[in-house]
Amino acid sequence: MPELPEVETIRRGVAEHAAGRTVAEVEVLHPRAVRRHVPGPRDFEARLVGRSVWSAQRRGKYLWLELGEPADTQSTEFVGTAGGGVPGEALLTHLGMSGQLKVQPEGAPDEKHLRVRFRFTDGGPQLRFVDQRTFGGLSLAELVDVDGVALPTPVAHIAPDPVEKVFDAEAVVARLRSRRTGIKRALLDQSLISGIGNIYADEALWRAKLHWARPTETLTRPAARRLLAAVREVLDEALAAGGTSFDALYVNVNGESGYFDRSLAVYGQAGRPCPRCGALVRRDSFMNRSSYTCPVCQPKPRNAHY
DNA sequence: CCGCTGCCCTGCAGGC
DNA sequence: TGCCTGCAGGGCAGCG
Repeated sequence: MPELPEVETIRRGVAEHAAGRTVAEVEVLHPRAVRRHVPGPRDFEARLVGRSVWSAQRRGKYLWLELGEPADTQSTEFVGTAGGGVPGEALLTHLGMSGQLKVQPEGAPDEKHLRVRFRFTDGGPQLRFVDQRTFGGLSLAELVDVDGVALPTPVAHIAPDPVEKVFDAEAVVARLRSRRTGIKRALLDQSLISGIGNIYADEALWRAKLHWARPTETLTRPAARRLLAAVREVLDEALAAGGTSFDALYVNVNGESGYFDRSLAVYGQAGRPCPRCGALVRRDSFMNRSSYTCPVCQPKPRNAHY
């Protein structure tokens, strides 16, 4: 799935292409894409028409567009995000495993897995939600204040991600060490720290020289800090490269691929040499998915926690 | 409360 | 060629 760097790349594109525009028409082509919008597809379509897009926001892997009130569409003045007080409404997006948000000119052929189309009053490019596996989806959600940050209700339980100002590394270190589970399971827990998925978990663990099954309670404070620093580092580097894409499924709003896959040390590199020591990268099955490690740099702990 | 399993979907690669 | 299995970057309900 798109992880934080890929979602942030998309967010920037959507902010550039959609902010300040007003929705003219919405077409839900597959009801499952809006299954989290309880009132249903027709309500989803109807309630978005006439709404203006104020901004594109993100926490972890969730992306949302702050919407203006229907009455605001008369105003030509672009209004930024309302810093405090007035709660608003947002178009919430999660890309799941295979979701894409694309900006496409009117007349571009429909993608095979086009699920939702947005047209705007300016007649310019459409915004399209394309999703092969339909694990992702869109919904309308109220914004609520959580520790000074306006979040859509379904995102209220998601922890800050490592690139947010409100991210508190020491608090995460403490919570991490109080868990009784494997370190990778904890890294993937979006209510502890958000934005990390299978790729960047493996890459950060490799950088920190930690095995995925290392019990969280045995992590020293400095080791936990090093791990979070490695997470931040790998996310920053991937973001600078425009994200990771192995194939056409992971692209920015213009359909362009990121290049971070060229920098992956272990993820997907089974049988190839560890860039640090040359030992052959191994693949383990874990949580019904894969984990990649260097057998020398990341030895399996004696008290491994699966 | 916490940790963990199973499941939601489609498509593709690889084995037979 | 086809059929089958396993796998893919996620998250959530529901269980103990």
